[in-house]
Amino acid sequence: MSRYNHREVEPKWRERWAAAKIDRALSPDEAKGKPKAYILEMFPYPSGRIHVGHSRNYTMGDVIARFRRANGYNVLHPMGWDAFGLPAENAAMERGIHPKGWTYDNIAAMREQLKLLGLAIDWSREFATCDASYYKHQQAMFLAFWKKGLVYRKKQKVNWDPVDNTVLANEQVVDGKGWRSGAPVETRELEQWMFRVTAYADDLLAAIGGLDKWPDKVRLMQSNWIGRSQGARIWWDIAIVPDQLRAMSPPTGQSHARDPIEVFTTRPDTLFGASFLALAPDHPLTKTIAEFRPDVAKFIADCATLGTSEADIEKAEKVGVDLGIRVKHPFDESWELPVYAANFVLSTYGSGAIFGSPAGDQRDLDFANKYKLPFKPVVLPPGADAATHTITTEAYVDDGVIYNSRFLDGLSTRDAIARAIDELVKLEKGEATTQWRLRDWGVSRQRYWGCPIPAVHCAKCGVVPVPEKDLPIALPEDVTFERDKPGNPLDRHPTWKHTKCPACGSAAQRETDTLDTFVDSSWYFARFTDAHNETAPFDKELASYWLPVDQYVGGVEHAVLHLLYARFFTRAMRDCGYLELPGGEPFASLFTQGMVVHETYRRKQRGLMPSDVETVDGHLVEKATGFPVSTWGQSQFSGGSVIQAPSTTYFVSQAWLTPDEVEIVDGKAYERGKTLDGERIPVEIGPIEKMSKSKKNVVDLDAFVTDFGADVARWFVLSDSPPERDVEWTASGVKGAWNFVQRVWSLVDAHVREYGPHHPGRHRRHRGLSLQCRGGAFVRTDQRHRQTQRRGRRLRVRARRGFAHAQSADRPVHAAPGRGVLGKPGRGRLRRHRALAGRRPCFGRTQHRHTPHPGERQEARGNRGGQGPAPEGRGGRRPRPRGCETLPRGPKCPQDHCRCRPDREYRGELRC
RNA sequence: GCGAGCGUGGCGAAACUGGUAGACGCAGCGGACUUAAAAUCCGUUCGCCCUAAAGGCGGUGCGGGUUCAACUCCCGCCGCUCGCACCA
Repeated sequence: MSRYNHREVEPKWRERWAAAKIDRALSPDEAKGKPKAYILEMFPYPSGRIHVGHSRNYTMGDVIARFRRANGYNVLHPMGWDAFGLPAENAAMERGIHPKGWTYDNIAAMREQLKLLGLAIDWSREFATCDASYYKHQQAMFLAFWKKGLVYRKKQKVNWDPVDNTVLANEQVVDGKGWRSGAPVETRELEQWMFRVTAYADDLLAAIGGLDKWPDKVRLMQSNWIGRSQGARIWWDIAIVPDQLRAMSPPTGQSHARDPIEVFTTRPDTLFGASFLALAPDHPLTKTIAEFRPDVAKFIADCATLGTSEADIEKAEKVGVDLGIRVKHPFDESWELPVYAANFVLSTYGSGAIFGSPAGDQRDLDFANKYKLPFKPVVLPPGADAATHTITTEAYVDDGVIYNSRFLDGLSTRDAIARAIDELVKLEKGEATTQWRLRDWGVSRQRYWGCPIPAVHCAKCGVVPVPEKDLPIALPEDVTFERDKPGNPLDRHPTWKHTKCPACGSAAQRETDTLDTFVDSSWYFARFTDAHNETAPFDKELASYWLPVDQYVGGVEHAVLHLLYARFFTRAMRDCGYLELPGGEPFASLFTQGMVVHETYRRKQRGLMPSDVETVDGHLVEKATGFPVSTWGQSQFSGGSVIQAPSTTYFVSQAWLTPDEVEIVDGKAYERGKTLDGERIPVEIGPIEKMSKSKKNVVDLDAFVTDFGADVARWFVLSDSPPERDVEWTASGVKGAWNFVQRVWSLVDAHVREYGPHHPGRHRRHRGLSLQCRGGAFVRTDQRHRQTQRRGRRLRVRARRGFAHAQSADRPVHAAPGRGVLGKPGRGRLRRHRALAGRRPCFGRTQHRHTPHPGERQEARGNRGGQGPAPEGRGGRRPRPRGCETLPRGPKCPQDHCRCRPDREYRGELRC
């Protein structure tokens, strides 16, 4: 019997598949009515090399793509590269190479690695987002969006790293500090390019309801992110104003300093419980007042320095400052309320101002208690007594009956909201409105390695779009990256940014900001439908044929941003005439897969004697092991006193080790092949984490495929855990996958030896598995496999979303190795058989308390004796006493003490 | 703080509408084959007690409840993971 030799078999089939171009997606004409299936995994960033952790994502998509094709679909399964981004610039800075070279080198290496995995990918459609042939169309689309009013410029607060001189994304700010420079991040107001995502807020939210093949979790996260709240906008007239303000010019956005203050609320029913107004620290009116009130100015400054880090917000006390303004209550001209600036009011939500209704909101209550502001409860909880109900330190935020509220008294919360809004409209003091948490998308990045924004700044004409015929605006390649010259290399390029104004022809400057790389990934799935189109981003017909993506596979980390942006883009593209896509949804079905995780290994820090250290090639290393050695300065101080003699301290510093550098003996980790004084050197085993370069807990794909083959890698990452959960890469797991692959080979090999390669209809049994040769492929035909399939179907019905949905035909959801096929009966099954044979009561340990149904007892007795084969009882289908063999579940039998369950479509007729 | 999810052997896990908990796989253990190892094959694997053979008891994070019957439903805790985070 032969053994499976992946080194022979895998290259052979890779070559055959490539030569036969079996992975090529057919054009709609060629497809001749075949249904289409667009299978896509989130495309990778070319960071370097592929490790086995990456492979899970692509293998899942691959399985679905192959399955679809085998079922007669016209499959599109492409691959590309999300190739713009910061790491390329960092690599350039650290190693003095060009981002372009670094990126394309990585792409070449990773492409070869992916090919080793034997993925069924249509490589003819490959592209990278940093190809000018790609971003040229992106620039054209940007112009189209601009024309359509979906692009605009706005001064916006940004995270600014004062050391690197660049804007940082929110994710790049860690504990209020720049992730790379470590410098405290400042907020700056910068003119930013914006995408008007909010134009589609309503649709983006409503359409989530139709995404029934998306995980609930992702749908929920998107809903929360869009964050719709309904309520009212209320204008509060100013009653008293400080004299200084009277004389000043009006704040931004207002025609007059005494214009009413606009407030957003979801609870206009609590208006009669109002006790103050509060403005955000950076509300225009607060800023205006700060000009003559030093205490307010200081308050604003304090809020700006604090506040950013999340832990701070948790601890921060609610503080504020009285602005000296009084406003009139909309329902009562004579009722005046104070106006504060308060640190807990967000300038970015609503109008940046609130009215405080302390009894109904915890924050307002904390604030009112701190500043001794009077308030009264206006919502009576169900069952509470109006005479005794009081609020002291805990607000009542739920619904109830309104009281203490004049014309709203006695109404429910719901009715009172409607009534209050009616009244506000009548008085012209307010109106119903919808507020969104979603904000427009700032896409400017002060970076080199990104798509240039096709705009020109002209002194006379202002900001002018670049004419479409001048596209692409290509990135210049002769740029410098130096640590000591921070900022955007495009900005300091000697010639690139100087140009002529397309409108008036006078000297002008190019926009040097580039687009956020999320823009690149917001339409790549559409480009794959027509990847080499030179005149348009893609052909409208082709895109309409292929889109939406039938199955999208990727990590949850993109649950909000990427997926939301892509949903925005398809709508914007549709409205700009690029594409027809009913519903506007790019991804019909989404699956978020689990990560591949691995133990981490850490070399511990260890002090050394000077005699243990030597210098090799100018680097200090430990003599015995060759480990790099670090030093500490000449002395150490503690509280001003020298605690250590001034001498150099040598030590081996803490370092992450790759699994290759570690050997495991009896559950303990040691440095592989290294000893110190004849002893193995212990290594600390760290937490199990997602495979990543930084923690070095990666298993390189090349080496693994050489040793074990792609099949083992693919089988392992799919079978060890359910696809949506993390899978831990372990030696024993690899061994299991290896054994399984060998078993399948030996079975098929034996079959082929006996019958030859093509013997349709022939069966062969092996370890409980039977195979049938059908049309050159082997199909499992054994009974147990069919049960597994049934189970898969049940699981699909239950898990109505996600991966289960992807495999809408007959496949087990959880591809456990040999599930139900290669094994042998366990004890549970034997026990079950014994029970069925009547040697053991059916209901186990509960039988002594069990009151049997009349028909049941007879049947159990009749079964006694243990003769003959047991009925097929595997797979959880419980044997049931004959008398009740109609459906055991469903509505309860109305007859007293009967434990049977009538048919689900119960028609008033008992079956027992 | 709010929201979502989860908690079952040495490990990955299964258990449908409440109906024999631990299917299936991995690792392990015992055996066969072998000079030996690997591979393969056979057996075994939740814990405890008992037995000649049977068998019995306990067990799904903890404490209650509903039910003839609870991993499953309800109430209250504990723990973990993820998301949002002063959103008015």
